[in-house]
Amino acid sequence: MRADAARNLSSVLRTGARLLAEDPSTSMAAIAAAAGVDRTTVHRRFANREALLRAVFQAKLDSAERVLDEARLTEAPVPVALHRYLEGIVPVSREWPVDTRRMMQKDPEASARRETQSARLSTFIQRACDEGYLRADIDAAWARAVLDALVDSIAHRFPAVDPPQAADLVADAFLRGLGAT
Amino acid sequence: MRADAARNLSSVLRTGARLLAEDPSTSMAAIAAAAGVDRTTVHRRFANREALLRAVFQAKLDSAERVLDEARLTEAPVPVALHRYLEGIVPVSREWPVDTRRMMQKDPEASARRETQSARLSTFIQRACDEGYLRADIDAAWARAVLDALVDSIAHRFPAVDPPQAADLVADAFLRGLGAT
DNA sequence: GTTAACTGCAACATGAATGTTGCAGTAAAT
DNA sequence: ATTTACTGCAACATTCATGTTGCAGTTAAC
Repeated sequence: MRADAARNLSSVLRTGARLLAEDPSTSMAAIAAAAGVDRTTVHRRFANREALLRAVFQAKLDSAERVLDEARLTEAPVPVALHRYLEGIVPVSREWPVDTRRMMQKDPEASARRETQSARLSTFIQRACDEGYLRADIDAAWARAVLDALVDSIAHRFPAVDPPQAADLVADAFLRGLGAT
Repeated sequence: MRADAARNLSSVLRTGARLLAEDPSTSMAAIAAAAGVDRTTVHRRFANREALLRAVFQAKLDSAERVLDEARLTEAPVPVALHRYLEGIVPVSREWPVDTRRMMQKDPEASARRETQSARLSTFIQRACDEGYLRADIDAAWARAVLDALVDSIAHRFPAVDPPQAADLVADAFLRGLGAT
């Protein structure tokens, strides 16, 4: 039954993430129904609504952390690390479409982890600036925001674009823009 | 009293938009309190929660429509129209930060208006493609999504940047990208 | 000054979401 | 075969948001 339990739990998390992304006020009952389990079963696993949300956040943060690790943001050449990050983060963003910036406000632990991950990416952007991969007049915070926005856009508004192609599009738009020369 | 009524109503709409953007499940009571009016007063003006949301959407759509009109997207030169659109839409996005794409699902009338406005912008993007302002290999839908993402980003993550500067930053990132040549 | 329109306040009814518990059934582990 | 760990189901209590109504006070208009 351990296997079943783990499967159902992860099913609840994934289903919950999907529904909560569409409508953050989705009821536990709706999530349980969509995941194919009874409402009380969900309550037995997660003490309350917040605990379920925390679990979803944690799952997303775990996935994102793995992507950041594997992208080797501090060691690899900037273009390589950027592409690897993008290719990894797009599926994460799609699988856990919850808006972390908004929904994790009331979860200090998750917020802290998110901050840490955010800082890693900002450091990478700063390195890209320092090494001359970005125009000198570009504000690093703005660059960071643009990258996030492009990732969200390709991940959720173009679900059919596969991760490698998504990485190409985002990196291209980020570095070169869309304008004709 | 007409003046007071109009003032309070608009205050409720603006306050509601702000709170609902942060948390779409914000209660009517919270909105009323933040707007400085009694809960029952809100209920007297808006038959139910949906009616309040509809009013917020309508206010946003009205503002956005004015911006689209004044940008002269079909007549003015592409760079001019783009800049004028950006400078106008940023304050609108800030004043009515509700996510229209998500929250207007259950309001067919608002959805229709939104579609119409969206189509106007897409047509403009297509014109930019046709007139050679965008690279030939760029998908118009992707260009459109990028523009939206940049606008949202500058509007909400950089509230201190004033509209003209915001328009510069977005247009620059959109057309030229952030990368060094 | 009287009327009309509005407001806040209190009280109420209703429904929905949350969270709990007891019970019976089932499938794996021992 | 028995124990263990689950599950679904039904029933329940509680809390909260929603929406309504009556009443008294205030302000603008006539």
